[in-house]
Amino acid sequence: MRIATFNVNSITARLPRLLAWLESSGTDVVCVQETKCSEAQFPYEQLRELGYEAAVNATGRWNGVALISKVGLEDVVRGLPGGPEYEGVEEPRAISATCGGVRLWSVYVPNGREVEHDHYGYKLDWFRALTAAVAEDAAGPRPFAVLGDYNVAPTDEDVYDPAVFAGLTHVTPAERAALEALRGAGLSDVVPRPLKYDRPYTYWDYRQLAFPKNRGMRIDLVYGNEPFAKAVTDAYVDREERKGKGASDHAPVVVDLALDA
DNA sequence: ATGACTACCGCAGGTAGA
Repeated sequence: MRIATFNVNSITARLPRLLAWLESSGTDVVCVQETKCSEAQFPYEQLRELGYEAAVNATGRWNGVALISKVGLEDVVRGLPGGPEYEGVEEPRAISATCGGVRLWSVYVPNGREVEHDHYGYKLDWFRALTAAVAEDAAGPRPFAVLGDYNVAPTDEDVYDPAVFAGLTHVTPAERAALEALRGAGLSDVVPRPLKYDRPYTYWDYRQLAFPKNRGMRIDLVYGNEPFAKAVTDAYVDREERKGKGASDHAPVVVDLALDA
């Protein structure tokens, strides 16, 4: 089974490329972030024509997550149970379901904006709620993974130049400690292969030729429990999908699993 | 190369991304 996580930066803007990529890559399940649409605007029909069903948690122009699967989509849970609100709103940043026997979450962790900003505290609170919400499945016997845009680079190796990020969100000790807590719950970082260069970046800013210069970050992560990690046969960043006209600023992370019958 | 982002909402430019 081939699964993936992909921050599409608007599923409406990305739809032609997303549909072509689903077909060419043979992806069975993709965890999508930043749909940037309402549920009514979600392209269910175009996906259905390719054999995919979708579960969506989206409310409008910001955020939004989905699970798109052609191997089943059962026991859907929208949102992060016990998660914090931001400015009185429960934002659409999580959805989970069982696809082909694997329990999967698609998450879009809050950005944090600046270390002094309320959004940063919200981000850390969101991580705490996520860790609590996944603890039981993380420790369980069923293959389980949380995939998505974590908005944290796990180590200094995961940014093109640590000096550029000094004092900024995405690299602070508290954010990295939040990832460590998630690992403490029984999940491990499934690190993908880069298909070019030496580091598996997943995001490159649109500006200043960041992609051709490979000024990237690894912030789209796959955190799986032990049964999941044992089933992984390959993982890679599909950087081809970051190229050319109409690309997202993120590339998909693809994971191949060999599951028992 | 004296410049070098994209998307949303909505009709200008503010907000957001990381």
